[in-house]
Formats: sequence, structure tokens, C-alpha cells
Amino acid sequence: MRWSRTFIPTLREDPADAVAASHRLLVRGGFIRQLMAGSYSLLPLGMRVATKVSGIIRDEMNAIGGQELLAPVVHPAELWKRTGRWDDVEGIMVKFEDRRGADLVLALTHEEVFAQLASELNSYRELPQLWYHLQTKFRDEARPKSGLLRVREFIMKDSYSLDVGLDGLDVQFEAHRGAYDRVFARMGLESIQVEASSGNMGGSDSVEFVVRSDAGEDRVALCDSCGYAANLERAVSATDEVPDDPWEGPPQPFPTPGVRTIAGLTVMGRFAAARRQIKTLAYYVGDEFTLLVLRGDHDLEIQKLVDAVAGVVRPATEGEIVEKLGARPGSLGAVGVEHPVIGDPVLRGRFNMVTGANEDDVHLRGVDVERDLPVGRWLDMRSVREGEDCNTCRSGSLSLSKVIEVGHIFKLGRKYSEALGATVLDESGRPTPIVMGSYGIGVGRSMAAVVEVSHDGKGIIWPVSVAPFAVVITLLRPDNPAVGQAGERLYRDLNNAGIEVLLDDRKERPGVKFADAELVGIPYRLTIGPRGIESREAELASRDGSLAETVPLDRVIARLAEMVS
RNA sequence: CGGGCUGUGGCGCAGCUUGGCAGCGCGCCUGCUUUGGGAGCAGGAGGUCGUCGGUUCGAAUCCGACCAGCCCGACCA
Repeated sequence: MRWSRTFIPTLREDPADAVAASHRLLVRGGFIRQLMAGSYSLLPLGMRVATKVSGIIRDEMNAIGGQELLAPVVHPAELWKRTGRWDDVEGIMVKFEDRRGADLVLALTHEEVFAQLASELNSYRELPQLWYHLQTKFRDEARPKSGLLRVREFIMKDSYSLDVGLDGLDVQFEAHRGAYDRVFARMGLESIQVEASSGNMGGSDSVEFVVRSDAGEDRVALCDSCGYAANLERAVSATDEVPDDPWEGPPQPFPTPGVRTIAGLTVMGRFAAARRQIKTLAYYVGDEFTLLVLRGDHDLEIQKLVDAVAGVVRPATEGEIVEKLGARPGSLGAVGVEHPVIGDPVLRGRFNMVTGANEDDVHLRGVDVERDLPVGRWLDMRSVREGEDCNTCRSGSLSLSKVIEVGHIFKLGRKYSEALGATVLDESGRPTPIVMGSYGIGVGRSMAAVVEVSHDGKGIIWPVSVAPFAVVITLLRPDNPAVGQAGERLYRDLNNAGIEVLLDDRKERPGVKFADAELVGIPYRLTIGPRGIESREAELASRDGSLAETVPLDRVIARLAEMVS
């Protein structure tokens, strides 16, 4: 394509509202434009990159037996009511009516539709199947941010595996694991697989594919020794032993005027160190007022709780706490309460601990966890901290990283097929619900992740695999006949050789062209100007700085062909 | 959803405190000169000042409501 005829609205200055590097550079480089919060148009360059990403995904999906189709983005509410998600995902689902008053929704994802399609299968002999599409999703996120990293409308590749049994699911799950590894590697991303929460998708195993970046919103724990990797929503660490001092007799109240925090209590003395305190949090789990007890220096990882209990989880308000316990937050404890208590297992066996007395300005010491707290359920629900020992290998320590989630694979099981009647007859002639898996890759988010990990002060540095063009020909004096003719000939020959090329034929000064080429991030730049044309040479430079050489014009095509392949 | 901030030409911003002709830089158009790292000179086009209402002789400016966007947090199939 010719730059002069292509819509590439680059900006000299950074857009005011962009913070993340990918957001800033994709807007400034003329790849995307915002329409409203969390929704972007892909301009020609952005579309070319998205097409490259989609192409890699299709390639690898087809390689594991995927069949591409396309399911609608507007669904009847009925479908979502049948699986229960009409109510479960209240809030981020856009609902509306058609002219007859029928309830419709915009698809957040497509488990329902694919399960519905799968109900046409009749026999185990037709399985396994692997279906996928690249389709728009709309999620009315409360807070879209960071350009393409967190949007409301986006294109996702989602695939759905259909099997007779769990063994088949395992095979397809592992096939996806490999395909995803290859997809991200081909895009130039170093992806890491981490154990993840399945959220309200339902199902058992789930693995996230993440890329390290400070622009990311998820946090993961990584072991420096054995390779253990997990999202903080699920991560576990080895517990450090805390020796308790002996204590005889029942818990003893003591005055703590004005103390409202764990840290505030520690000044009372060694016996009240944070590790010797019991942190008591008041939550509603479903309709039940519930106390959560953790070690004083630990934090609640709420997703672990959400994953382990039924119903909605929310913190109790101060008013509810005072009504139920008779004290305000800061003096709460679970000793002798009649409410349900969930305890973090690190507290098991601990004694002579300090906790609130459910009376303002009073705490208890000498608390023996298993003797004094009516813990009805032990549940790991604490958040892993930087530097804690790995629970898997016991020799490494965990570090925490911020990451961008670019892919997620789930073993769904039979939830959707049962709800929607997607059954086949098994070998013995009995109907059995199809076992499903679902697997997603965000196209735009992957693009943004590439930019996050591959840019410099001048702009984006695309890998050839997803670059909008492999080469840009920068004509320094397009009006100079020798330069113009040489440029046109190279442009034609590169196109004929199947190398994607952008010809910068604009009547701009050299500085503008160089700066734009670097901003847009095309991997190779071929510079043709009056200086080199006399000796029939062009300059070839790579955007990443690894190459800068002079090439005779008649060698250019061959040289680029070997670079780009 | 809670807290903070911002809406003025395509982009970045000033003007608002103290009401009185709507400005600056970049970009854009025309001409001349220039041309290997974001050119110079001259001329020019382009704005319901987010929306609605109020106060006032007069509102970008003061008051109110609403809308939109950004940031922090909560949330995130």
C-alpha cells in the first residue's frame, strides 16, 4: 500500500488520556480510535495487525482439529435463563428488547450457543468435536481502561470442545495448552501458564496464559525453583511456623483504648505481634452473617472464598456488624459467637493468640484457636505474599508479578450440556450429556500485550509475524525521478515476492517519515534517497536496531526475503 | 458502585479566580523557498466553548441539573 493513500492518522503528541504504553502508542500510531469508554475502532493499520493475530490463531486451531464457524452476538434471553447465567452475570450483561418485547442479550461469551448447537449431535460416534469462532463479545465492565487492555467490546477467539467423557476432555484441553503456547510464541510473547480461578464459568480445571507486564491487572505468584505458577486468586504458599508461648486458662480480656487495627495492637507488646493476632472479618455469605478468621498479618483473598462457597459474598456493613456483634470493626472476634465461622488453616493448633472481644476498646489474649473459636469450616483463603516459600517444591520462594491475561482455558464438564439438553447416546445406548471445554484468546488484548512488551521511546517494535507491514520503503525525495523510479520498482518487486510493503511516497520531509516509520513500528525500513541512488544502493535497517546495512538495489529483494522468512 | 479530576477547532492546551470581540502551539489548505531526523516566509480555512436550564443589559467565565471521558478503589464471564 501507498502511505499517501492510506488512512494512518499519526499524532505528534501523546493523547492526553492514555497512560498505558500500548494505549498511547496504538492511538498515536494511528492503529485505533476510541468511540466511547471501552470501545475502539480498528483503523487500517490496527485491522492489519488484528488480521495477523487472527491468522496465527486460526492456523494453530486448525492444526489441532478446530472447525471454524460463526455464532451470533445477539442471543435470546431464554438461552441464558436455561443455564442460570441470566441472573448470575447481572450487571455486565447488556439486556434489551426487540420490537415484540422479547428479551435479548449481547453475548458475553458463547458457551450457551455452542452447547445449543451441540444438541444436534446424537451419537458418541460423532465425537469428539472442536468448534471455534472469532466473534465480538460485549461486557459492560464497570471500569474499562488502558486502551485495548480492558475494554467492553472486543473480539475473542473462543473454542468449545465436545467429548463423550472426561478422558476426551483432557486430550482436547492439553491440545489447547500446546496450541496456545505456539500462538503466543509466534506473536513474540513469552506466555506463562498459571493455575487460575474458574470464576462463575463453572467447571474444574482452568489455566490462564499470562504475559508479564506492569500494565497488567492480574497478579500471579511464580516459584523461582520449580516453576509453580498461579494466579493470586488461587496461589498457595508454605506456611511459616509461628511458635506460641505457653498460656494457662481461658482467654483474658484486656483494655485496648482507641485500638482499631492490627498494627495498632502490635504496640501492646511481643504477645500482640501481628502473627500472634487473629484477624476477624465480617462477611455475608449468601444470606448468612459469617465471620472469617485469618492470621493477623495475612490478607483475605476473596476469590478463594467466592470459589469455595455457594451464593454471593459481600462484606458486612458497619451497621450490620454492630447489630450482630455489638462492637465496631477493630474490636471483633469469633470467640464464643453463634454465627458461622470460617477459619484459615494456618490457624489450626495455634494458642495464646490475641483477638477482639466484640466490645469496643477490649481485646482478648490467651485464645486457643481450636478450643475457643467455633470454626465450622477450614478454608485456605489467605493471599500469598512476596517471598514466601513455595508449597510445591519447598525449596524455592515465590515472587509476585503483574501480568496481562491473554488466554484462558477451562474444563467445563457437563454444566452447559445438561442445562441445554446436549446429549448423545453412548455405546450402551443411554443418553449422556456431552463433556465440554471452553478456551479463549483476546485478539485486541494480545495486540496490546505485544506493544507493552515491545516498544521503545520512539514507538512500537512489531515482530514480523504480527506487523502491519514487513517493510516500509522510505522515499526521501519522491519527486526525484531516480529515487521515485527505484522506489516504484522495489515496491512492485516486493509485492510480487509476497513481502508486505508500505511505500512512503508522501511529500514530507525526511525527519517526519523516519519518525512515523519508527512510531508505527514496521520491522524493516528501506531508505532510498538521492545520496545512495547514484551508486544504486538502498539502506536497510531493522526497527529493533539489530541491523543497519547498505544493500545494492538488485540485491534488496533477496536480502529482505531472507530476513522476513 | 464510592472518591478525585477533566470537557474550549483534527491533536495538545491557555482563557474561567475578578462576566464585556474566543486565543496559542501543532496539524490542515494555497504560493514561494527548502529537503538524509518532526523546515522557513507569506496568505488562508476551521469552534453550537459537553448538554439543558437559571442569574445578568451581557455567560466559555457565576449557579443548578444532566451527559461524557480519564485516574484511584470496589468489581471483572
